[in-house]
Formats: sequence, structure tokens, C-alpha cells
Amino acid sequence: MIKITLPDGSVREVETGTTAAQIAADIGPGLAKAALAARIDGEVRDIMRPLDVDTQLALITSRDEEEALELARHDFAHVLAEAVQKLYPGTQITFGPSTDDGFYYDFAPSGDPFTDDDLPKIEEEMRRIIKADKPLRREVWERNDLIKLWEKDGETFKAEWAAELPEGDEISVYWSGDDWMDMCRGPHLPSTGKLDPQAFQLTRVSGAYWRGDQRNPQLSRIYGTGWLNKKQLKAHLVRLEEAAKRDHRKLGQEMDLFHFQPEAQGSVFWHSQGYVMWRELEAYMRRKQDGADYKEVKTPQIMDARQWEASGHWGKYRENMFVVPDEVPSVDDDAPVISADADMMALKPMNCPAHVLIFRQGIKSYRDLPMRMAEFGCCHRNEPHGALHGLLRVRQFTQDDAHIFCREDQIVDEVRHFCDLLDGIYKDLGFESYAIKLALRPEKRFGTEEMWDKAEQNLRDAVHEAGRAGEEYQWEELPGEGAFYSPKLEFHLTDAIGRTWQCGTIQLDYVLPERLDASYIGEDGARHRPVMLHRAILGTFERFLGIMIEHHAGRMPTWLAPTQAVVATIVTDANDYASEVTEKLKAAGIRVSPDLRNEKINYKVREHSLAKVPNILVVGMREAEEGKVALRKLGQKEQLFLTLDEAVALLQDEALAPDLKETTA
RNA sequence: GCUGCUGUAGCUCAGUGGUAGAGCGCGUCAUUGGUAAUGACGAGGCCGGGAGUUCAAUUCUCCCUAGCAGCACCA
Repeated sequence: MIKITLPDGSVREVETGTTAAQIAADIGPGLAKAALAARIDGEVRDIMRPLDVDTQLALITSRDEEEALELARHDFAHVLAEAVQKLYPGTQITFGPSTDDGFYYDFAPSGDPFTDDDLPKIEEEMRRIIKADKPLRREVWERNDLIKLWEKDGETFKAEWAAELPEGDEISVYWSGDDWMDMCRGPHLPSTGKLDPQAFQLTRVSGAYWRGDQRNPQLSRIYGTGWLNKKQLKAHLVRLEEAAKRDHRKLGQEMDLFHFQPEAQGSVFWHSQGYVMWRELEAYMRRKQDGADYKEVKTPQIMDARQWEASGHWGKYRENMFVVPDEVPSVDDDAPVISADADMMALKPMNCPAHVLIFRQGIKSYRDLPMRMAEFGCCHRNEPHGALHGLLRVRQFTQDDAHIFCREDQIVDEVRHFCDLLDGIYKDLGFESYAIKLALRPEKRFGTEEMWDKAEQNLRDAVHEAGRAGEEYQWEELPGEGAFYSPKLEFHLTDAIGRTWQCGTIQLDYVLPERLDASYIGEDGARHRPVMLHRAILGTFERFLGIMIEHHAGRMPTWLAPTQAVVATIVTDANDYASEVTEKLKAAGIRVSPDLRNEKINYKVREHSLAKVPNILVVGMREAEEGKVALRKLGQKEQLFLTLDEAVALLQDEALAPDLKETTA
């Protein structure tokens, strides 16, 4: 007999080998039906797994949503694999986990990879397996027996996987009925019938490398989204639609903000409406950085390759650099355009080496430190074609870059100072929550182990001292994620629909000052090596504006809105007055345009609302006679009747950038 | 870079082995209308580029190119 303690504290004595399912049945038929799995001493286990020692037991039902979803998605993945092997004999199975919204499974097809056209048939087969309510049975195998089985079945990927598990280990497999089996740690639901056949959808196919490594064979991955019931699935599909509506690429076209075209793939053509947003954001950042004692500089776009060799970029990063020959191209049709021994230059992929060159001009004293050198630096990186994505991943971009040259004993203060600056800016820009991560040394790196130890510890200390190493910043350390020359702090924003974006970063670098021989004269009269903090808050203007557009779903706060107000007439007799209103708003610094077209007011309101103009000032004869305007705010039906002066004052205040508002308040 | 899908009017998309169609937008005319689409008429296309099959290719095949989704990459 063993003792089972339930969540309410009650204890039951049962036979050794009793399952959680039997206990559930004992408690009541309702629970027996609802129970999906068991939490045994804190760990989720199969409900059919026999209990053989005294345990704390809690039964998991669909009310324990997080665990239930995880179980269901994992089971969907197995059902997917079973269905695929049934429909496409000879397909090898590999690996199929749950994801944030569903599941996937990677297959090695015997012929061509799967396509979208295969999905409906597979879904149908999955539903059949679910409806058959096949029991899912756990079985323990000895490792070598299992490897032999996989090899016999031609499952080479599974065999490889099993062979890497420790020798002599017992490995669990799960049977679906008696005719299909996969190696799996579990846990699983008791049977396929616990899944809702209407709660999943196969969404897409893609290629994926075996074990995530480009050098390995490419497998065919099938993705699905999976939920506990149809309602959840539907809600998720609606969320996807909402997210698609705020896609910055779509809004960028609709709002006439920017475009891309093949002649400059991965580089943005900013239209005037979009560039207004850029200019406002840049002006704001410039005010904030000037206020924080940064000194702004501007450095060359193209530098000699030897400079990039010295900085180390030529060796490690050349494949991503745009290289330019320093030579007049040949005009002779038969000759190569560029000779083989041309001197090479490169477009800067980053600003730091140029900033070190400025630092090195003249002799620097310890009194000059910390020196905060900022640049809105335009960089080029030759990103792989498949990586490009709207404004979020581009080949030409402008960073809000700065490098802080300082002494080691100033690092913690400078990092803390930076955290405060960043915090204020994110809040000003409408992002209330963000996470902080410390990315530790990568495999490919410069510098000594001691240097990395020191650099990592400094950043860790700074965040702790800034009081930001806590839960509210989801503080964590990420091994292997650092830059090749330094560890870095990463700042991840959360947007309006809960997605996260890494924007801000600060990196502590001992390597580059050494390589490029930067030094200052200390109090002791000797030469010393400064450390260099690389930092950005927005990251790049392109990407950050993309994130802002999605965050606000195109309805930008008035200070950033390309057009802040439209003056729309109801009848042409009000045109003169509308022009007067427009002029007055313009004189007050508002970005306003008149709409005097011979169209109905309904049409104009609709059009400017769709264009996401935050203020529509409607004027007809009534307003013209009384010297008033009817102000309609975007998204609201009610309107304000204001005198012209009141309207000017209101819009002027609304159009102030957040930092300017603070000082006037 | 890898896998799959896609490329037709300014935009969103139909369609066909015999060189094209809708809605919106645009232009002209009429309409002067109080808060999310007034009506009529009209102008727009080398059907992404190249090669092949065919009497004939926007349509079928191959290559290239760009975009999209994912993978890998992101100093």
C-alpha cells in the first residue's frame, strides 16, 4: 500500500501500482473524464503511469490551461507524425515539439518536401486518428534495442538521436494504439480522443535543418496551431488577423510612408509622410542625448579596407560587408571592369572604428573621460536575402549609436546612467514594459578569458546596482549570445499586442581600444587603455519606426503623426474660412492640410480616418460665421465645438514631443 | 544562403493555349451635400525577365529575379 496526498490535504491509501486515472475514477466519474494528466510531486506525468511510492498528487484538467495546452500540442505533434507516416510511407520521423501557439514536426520525406496542398489531406487523417480515440501507451526500452529497431525501420534520424543518449539508459516510447510508435520523453494524454478534432489547424510547411544546423540535411517541417477547443482556435485566428492588419509593411503602403523596390532591395525609400516621423524621432533623440552630455559627431561612409582589418571586422565580418574598389572602372569592353589588384574600401557596417579614430585625435586626459560620442550613423550590412523583412531587417540603416570611452571604475556609473536614459525614452515613446538580458561570451570571440570574466561581471554588477536585475525586467543571462568582441546587455520592448523586440543594447568592450590603440593619460602621467561602451537605445531608426507603426497600429501619437490635422470643408462657400484656419494652424507649427475638394463630408471624414489623421477639423457655414471649428478626434464620433484660438492651443499642446511637454508642464 | 509558395492596371485580386477583366484609386462632367463611400462617363496593362515546347504562350516546362512564410544568419 502507498499513501497518496491530494491537493486538499486528504490522504488516500491505495495499492502499489495504482494509476492516477484509477484515483480520479475513485473520486468521481466527472473528474475521471476531465483528467488529462497528473502532477506527481510537482512533475507532470501520464495519468496511466502506475504509482509505486508515497506521493503528492494533483490531477490536471483543461482548467490547468498552461499544462493542458502543452500536453495537447505535444499530442497534436504526435498525431501529425502518425498521420504523415500513414499517408506517405517511407517518410522518416525526426522531432516534433510544441510551440507558443501550437506545434510542428520535422520529417525527412522519401521524395519531394511537403507543400501546402498536402495539408488538408493530412488534417483529415489527423482527425480520423483523434476520433478513433487510440490509447497512448508508455513503454520503456533499452537503448540498444531501440537503436536496432529504428535502424531496421529505416529511421536513421531517430537512430542517430537515440545513439547519442547515454549508453545503458532506458528510453520511453509511446504507442498510439498498437500500430504506431515514437520515441518520446512524454508526458502524453491517455488517448488521442482527448484532443478536440476542431481545435487545430495545419498552417504551413517550411524547410528546417536537422538539429538546427545549416550543415545538416534540410528536413520538411509542418507547422500547426493547436488549442483545447474550437473557441480558442478561433480566437487565435482572429488575433493573427489583427496582427496582420497592423503589419508595418501594409500600413507603410496605405499611409504612403515608404516603399521598397528590387533596385535597392533591403533599403528603404522614405516618402515625405514617413520621413516626417523619422525627423521628429531623430530631433527628440538628439534633444535627449544632448541633455545627457553626449557629443554628436559624423564620420565617413566608406573607409579603407586596412582600417577594417585593424578593427578585426575584415576577418570576422567581411562576408556581410559591401566592398568598394578604390579604382576608376575600366571603360574597355574586353577588360575586367575592376583589376584584380585594386585597393579595397568598404561601406561601414558600424561606426565604432571611426569613433575610435576621433578619440585618437590629440592626446586625451583622464579628465576627458567619460567621453560620450554619439552619431546617427548610416551603416550598410549585406544581410542574407532570406533575412530581409520590411523595416525590421534592412541592408542600409541608421543607428542611434554612441560610444562611451571611460575608465574601468566608471563603467558601473555609465551603464546605470544609460539604463536611466533608456528607461525615460521608452516610456516617452509609449512602451511601458521591457526586459533586460545579459548576453554572455559566444564561441567565436576575441580576447582572453579573464577579460570576458571581468566584462561580464561589470555589466552584471551595473544592472544590479541600477536596481533593474529583478522580476519586473525579466532579468536573465543568455550564454553564448554575446558579440564577438564583448558581452552585452539587451533591452527587449513589449508592444501593444504582447510581442517583444530587442532594441536597446549596451556592450562593454576591452578589445577594440586595444586593437586600435586608443589611450589616455592618467593621473599618474602614464598611458592607459580606456574601455569602450557601445550602446544604442532605438537600435536603428528603420526598425524602431517599424515597431512604432505596429505598436500604434498606424495611429501615431500626434507629435509623430505625418499629418496632424486636416481642415475639411462641407461646402465651397466655407473655403476661404478653411484656408484661414489652415494658415493659422500652420503658423502655430501644426502639420495641417486643407481638404477643399468638392466631396461630401462623409467621404472626407472616412478618407482621413482611414489615413489615420488624428484630428479632423470640419468647417461649414456655421463655423465660418461664428469663427469656430468642429473638431473630430480620430476614432471618436463626438466632436468638440471650439473657437479657432482654442483649437490652435489644444492642437499645439497635443503636438508637442513628450520631452517638451514635461518642461512646459 | 536553404525549403515551399507567389509575381496580371497605382492598390487588392479574378481569369484564359488564340495577347485580358472587376472593385478601389485616378481624370472629366454633373452634384454644394453637416461627420466613415453621390452619380455618370473616361483613361490606365511588354500578364516580373530570359529560354524552350507549340501553328499560337500571360496560361505548359526550365532558368533567372523579386516578394511572402519558415529555417539558418543578425558582429
